[in-house]
Amino acid sequence: MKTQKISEAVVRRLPIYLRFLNDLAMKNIMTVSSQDLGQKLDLNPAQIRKDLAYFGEFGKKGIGYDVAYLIEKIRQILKLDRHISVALVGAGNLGRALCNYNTYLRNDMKIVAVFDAMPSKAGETINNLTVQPMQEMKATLSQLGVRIGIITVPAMEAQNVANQFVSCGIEAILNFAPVVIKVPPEVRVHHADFTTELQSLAYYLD
Amino acid sequence: MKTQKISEAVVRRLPIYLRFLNDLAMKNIMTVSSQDLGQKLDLNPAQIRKDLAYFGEFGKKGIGYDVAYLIEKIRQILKLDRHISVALVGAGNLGRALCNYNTYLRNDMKIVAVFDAMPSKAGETINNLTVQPMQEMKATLSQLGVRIGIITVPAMEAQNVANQFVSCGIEAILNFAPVVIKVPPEVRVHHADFTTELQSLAYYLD
DNA sequence: TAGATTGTTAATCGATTAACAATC
DNA sequence: TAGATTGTTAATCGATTAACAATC
Repeated sequence: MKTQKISEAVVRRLPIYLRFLNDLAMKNIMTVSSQDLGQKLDLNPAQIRKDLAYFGEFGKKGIGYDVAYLIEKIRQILKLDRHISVALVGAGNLGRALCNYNTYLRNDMKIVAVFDAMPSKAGETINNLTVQPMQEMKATLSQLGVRIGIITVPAMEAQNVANQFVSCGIEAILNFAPVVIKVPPEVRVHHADFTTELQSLAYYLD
Repeated sequence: MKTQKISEAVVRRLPIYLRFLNDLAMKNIMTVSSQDLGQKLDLNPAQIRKDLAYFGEFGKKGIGYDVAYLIEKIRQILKLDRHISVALVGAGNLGRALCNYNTYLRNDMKIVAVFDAMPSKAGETINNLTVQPMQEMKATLSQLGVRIGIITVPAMEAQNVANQFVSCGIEAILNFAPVVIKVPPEVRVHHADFTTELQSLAYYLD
């Protein structure tokens, strides 16, 4: 693995490759070409080859990529070869919905703790997880070794939750609240906001 | 408004500008500079000016942008100055959660119909909406003038739902299912997938 | 007038695509 | 060997940023 700066666009495509490769593996398909991948994922084959080549030579000329081997490699690249613990703050509808993806995330990632600022929510159960009050966050996160945080609270509270995550040593945040949150540069934030997504779609209506 | 092809990146930022401008308006702030906006939204001021300049001259040199006027203009650009009806298929946890954003979307967009393939779900109520069986989709969508569709079904059913949306004349789709769906070129698809989002975050852990 | 800030051009930077030698 | 497909370089395309004249 070279020490070159990999663009965000590349990193965002890797999980998409991985997901499709897993599908192929389930169908007992052993080998796949960049051509196949590109067609199924609506991407340029050259782009797929280039993306993968940033990290090593995973294919065989004239043959394509070995599905199982490529899965293994992408999981390594994305650090999904170890278990990663995730915490979620905001036990509302969206938070509950996301907790149900735990099964989908297989072994690699799992939401292992849920918090909510409303004392009345504490003690509720979501998918085998007990909602905890915010005061317990620091202790719980360090005990469980949580590295990624998810924010599903209302916009007004999001920055505050982000600050708490940061002070607990969280390394990356996925923010669903409809507001831009600020964190120190060493913490990675992705915004996943349903409302802006929907509004940008409207632009493309005739 | 010029007839130039506007990049996707620009269109995705417009709703973020709009959201922040609405915040300013609520605080009775009348004017804002690209400098201010850039600082609050973590964007380069030159980029913000350029984004807006694609659509017209909305600012005043030496002064900045009039908040109310800019809101009006961006709403026009995004076609949010008229009402847009949205339908959702998949009345699971995530679908239910998204329906609760209706209040957040103000007047401009609204989820007006919910469908589910499981007959047992039909008749359930979510946020004043009654879940309908798939057979009623065509009639309901044309009756309500629905133009955008949201998919919150399991991956396996997503393509099938997309096909039905397309045959009902839907113009844009927001897909939450963890699979790449294919549609004719005149239909716009955005993918909003929680699992790939989370997996790409893992890459940035040390 | 002096200071501030836009709109826009030019410069830079980065990402995608095409092309092809290498090779299975 | 002939056909297929990679890895990689070069060409293209596009997006971001800097700089500054225009002007409020």
